Amino acid sequence: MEPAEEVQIWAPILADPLDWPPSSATIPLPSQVEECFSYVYGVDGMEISKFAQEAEDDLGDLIVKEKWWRGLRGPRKRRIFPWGSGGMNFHRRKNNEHWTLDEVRKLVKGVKTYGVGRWTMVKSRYFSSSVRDPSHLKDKWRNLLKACGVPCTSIRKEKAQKTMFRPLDTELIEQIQGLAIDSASTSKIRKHRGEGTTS
DNA sequence: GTAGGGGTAATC
DNA sequence: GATTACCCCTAC
Repeated sequence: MEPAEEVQIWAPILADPLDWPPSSATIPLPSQVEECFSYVYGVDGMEISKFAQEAEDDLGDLIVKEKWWRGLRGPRKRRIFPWGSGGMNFHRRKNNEHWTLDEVRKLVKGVKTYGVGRWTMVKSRYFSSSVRDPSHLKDKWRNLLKACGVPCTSIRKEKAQKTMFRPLDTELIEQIQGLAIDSASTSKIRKHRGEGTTS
């Protein structure tokens, strides 16, 4: 695990969404690094020490590259005009948040439990207090399939993929791919039986 | 009412 | 040009 990689992973999380691109790159405190590691990898402080290559390695001493934010996707900013734009077709967007790793995990768990297409059930079980509605779950699943299932064929595409906030871990990608294959076969069976999607 | 698919804006 | 999140339309 390259230290520079880690910087690229947690740096956007530490960034102030209202200060993007950041006016200055700051070296976070070890406690902040620890907090971000536990957030990204779901590990506690004890396990974090395993990431250090040598005993003297201090995660807080990671060197932040100048303008490290270049090439990374910043928080989404959408211009919302109170008077609207584009005439009658303008609509306010309720939510502009990027999906967190935790949300993706919950989505995968939901699909695992209820199957692809049962978005209302996934919503009520795992996203009851979230702003994500069933269509958001559907859209995110579509994006995940696209992101996980399409092999990288060009340098440009590979570059673009690297700009994603937090790369998914291999286990999660395998789960998504597995569930996609399962859903394809079960939908065939459902169609054969004459069943529709219910919620 | 719900899900699928297309379209679009924002971001790089 | 590609990706992502959101919205709209349509079919069931």
